[in-house]
Amino acid sequence: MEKETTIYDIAKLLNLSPATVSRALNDHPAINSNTKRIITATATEMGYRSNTFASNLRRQRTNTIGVIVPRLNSNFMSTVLAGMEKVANKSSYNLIISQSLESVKKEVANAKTMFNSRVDGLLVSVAYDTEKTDHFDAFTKKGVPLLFFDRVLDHKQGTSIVIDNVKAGYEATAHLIGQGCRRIMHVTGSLKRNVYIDRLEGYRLALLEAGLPYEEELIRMTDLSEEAGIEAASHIQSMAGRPDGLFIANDFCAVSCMSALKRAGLSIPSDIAVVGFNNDPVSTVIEPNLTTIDYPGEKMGEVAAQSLINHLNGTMNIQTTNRIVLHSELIVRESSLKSAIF
Amino acid sequence: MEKETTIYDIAKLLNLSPATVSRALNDHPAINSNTKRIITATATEMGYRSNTFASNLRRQRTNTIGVIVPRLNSNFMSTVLAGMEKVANKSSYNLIISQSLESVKKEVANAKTMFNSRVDGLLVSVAYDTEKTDHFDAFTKKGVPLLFFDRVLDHKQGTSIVIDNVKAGYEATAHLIGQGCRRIMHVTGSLKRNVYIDRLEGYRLALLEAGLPYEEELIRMTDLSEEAGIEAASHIQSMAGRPDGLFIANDFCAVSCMSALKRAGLSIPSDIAVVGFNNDPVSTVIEPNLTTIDYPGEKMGEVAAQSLINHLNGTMNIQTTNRIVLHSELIVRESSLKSAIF
DNA sequence: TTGTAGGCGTTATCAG
DNA sequence: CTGATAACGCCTACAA
Repeated sequence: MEKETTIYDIAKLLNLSPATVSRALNDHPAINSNTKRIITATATEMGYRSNTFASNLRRQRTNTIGVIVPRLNSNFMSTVLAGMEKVANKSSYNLIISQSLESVKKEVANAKTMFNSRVDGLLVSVAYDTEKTDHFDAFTKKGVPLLFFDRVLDHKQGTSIVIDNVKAGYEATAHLIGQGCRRIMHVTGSLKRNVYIDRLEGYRLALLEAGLPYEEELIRMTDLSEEAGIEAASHIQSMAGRPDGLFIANDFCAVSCMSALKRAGLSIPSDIAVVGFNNDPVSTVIEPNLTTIDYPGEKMGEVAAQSLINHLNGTMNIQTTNRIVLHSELIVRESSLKSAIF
Repeated sequence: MEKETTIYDIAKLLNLSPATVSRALNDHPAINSNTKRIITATATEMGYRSNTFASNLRRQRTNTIGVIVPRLNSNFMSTVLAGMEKVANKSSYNLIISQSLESVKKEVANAKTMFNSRVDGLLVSVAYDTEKTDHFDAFTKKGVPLLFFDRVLDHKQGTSIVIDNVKAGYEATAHLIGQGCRRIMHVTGSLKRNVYIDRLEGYRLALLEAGLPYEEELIRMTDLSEEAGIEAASHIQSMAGRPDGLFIANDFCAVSCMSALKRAGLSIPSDIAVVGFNNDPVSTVIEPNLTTIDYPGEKMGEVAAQSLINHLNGTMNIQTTNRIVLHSELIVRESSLKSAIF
């Protein structure tokens, strides 16, 4: 375990002052380009690596971005994170990632940790049951930029990156109606979350436009888990007026529901047409392939990280833009095609 | 943007020395418990948060663990990461995560960044084509513990966490043989990686034991992507002596291959029995459900992180244990059951 | 273009 | 049990 070389060591060796070395290493304009060359050369030769803490301590910034997500291990989220990592890495920012596991309590704890780690900025997608935004106030109070993505909150100072969930929900439902469905069930998540309430709103609008009634009993709030899909399926079987269309706000749940319906002898789409959400890889594995909304996860991660970084570098002000909407799209597959026009 | 409170502010207010405040805040045993109480109370009241950099600078450690993975957005990896995050969070370590995107070049760059970030330890699963281990030498030279998981390297000082891939490969193959398969094709990844070469070895052993010939033409090295599965399927159809069994080293690839085979009119398992690897959620979506090897991703992440942390805390020495093997298990489903004994 | 000097906030050592 | 003091390594006024 050798000792670390510091700018002092380099300075001593070259008979220069540490200040000059520091400046040279940071490519300061006021340093003779020749001295610069010599300094950087000996620096690498001596195996010098800049001490981030000393630098951070001095500069009061960390080059670190905090990320809080509900879960790491969902296809969507890991794709988002992949996008963020790409961008952050390119701009030499580090990512500190933590998961709330869908619990506000843990989200609050995570926020606190991030705060103490003094992240330069924070990217958040909130948990299932988060309602208040207090735990993020500390950040805005200290001027740490806050950016919500996908599951966003109405925070006075937070910018958000989303897709148009109303439109997506509308398209999904309108498509089912276009296929002749008249009783469409909607399986969704917590209506505290924009993503779900907005999709529901889109659903409602589509029904309204088509002159179809909005019935409470056709709306199921669940946690959109695998089990929820199975339960939804058995509920459907027990219903008096069985729905002929099904719009589930998450592919993974939709797929488990479809499997259960098929096991129960229903045929898709003829008995019941199904549309999911996310364009998860499983949607092309299930048979019939699942119609869904394509959701730009990686792009969302990239945009979120890039916006934050631009803001931090002063290239762009996030506080002025307070909402960025990404494009999403209905992808029609067999699970919803009643009219067999291929 | 208010000014930060420091231990000096607290000290001044309470007429104590900063040293005492520091000790109290760190729960030092030699401090009067009453003084401690008062100090912590006013600290929270003043909105004090410890400055990690100052602390790190002083202590020469970061409480940060670096993680380098091939990709963030695979079901397996994100599950591993979820496990790591849980453990790290509990022990108040931060995780800095980066992905190599299966390229050595990026892996080297990531390692460098991690090194400069002065992570306390490093968890690595190597890229598709990594061969040399030089880029990790800097860590061991500085005494930074290095732990490989899943895709490991033979590094003199690195500990590794794996499953017994030989055994798993053996079981998968032996199971197919037990179902009456006599020509078993094996689709695998880069043989530079322990996970794939070991599974191949297991495959070989099972054939050997059953007195079946090992044929080069039945081995396909691919990148195990979705496309690779489709190509494998079309290759199978073009073969003179069509295989009656198929062992694919990755569920995702296996599933796409199965779909393609089915589209081509082959029936599974009667024409060809299939076994995958990973127990990915898709394995229970595809029809018939895919027989696979259950692979403890979350556990692997937990064990990896915990071992590293224990080592860092001096609770356990990683250098002495240089290999931890987790349990894996064959899960039999319909894709491989030729004999219909359910 | 380069050097001097002070401080960022903590903690470890030594002394009381 | 508490205090004084000196680092940790870097950056930046200010001075030369």
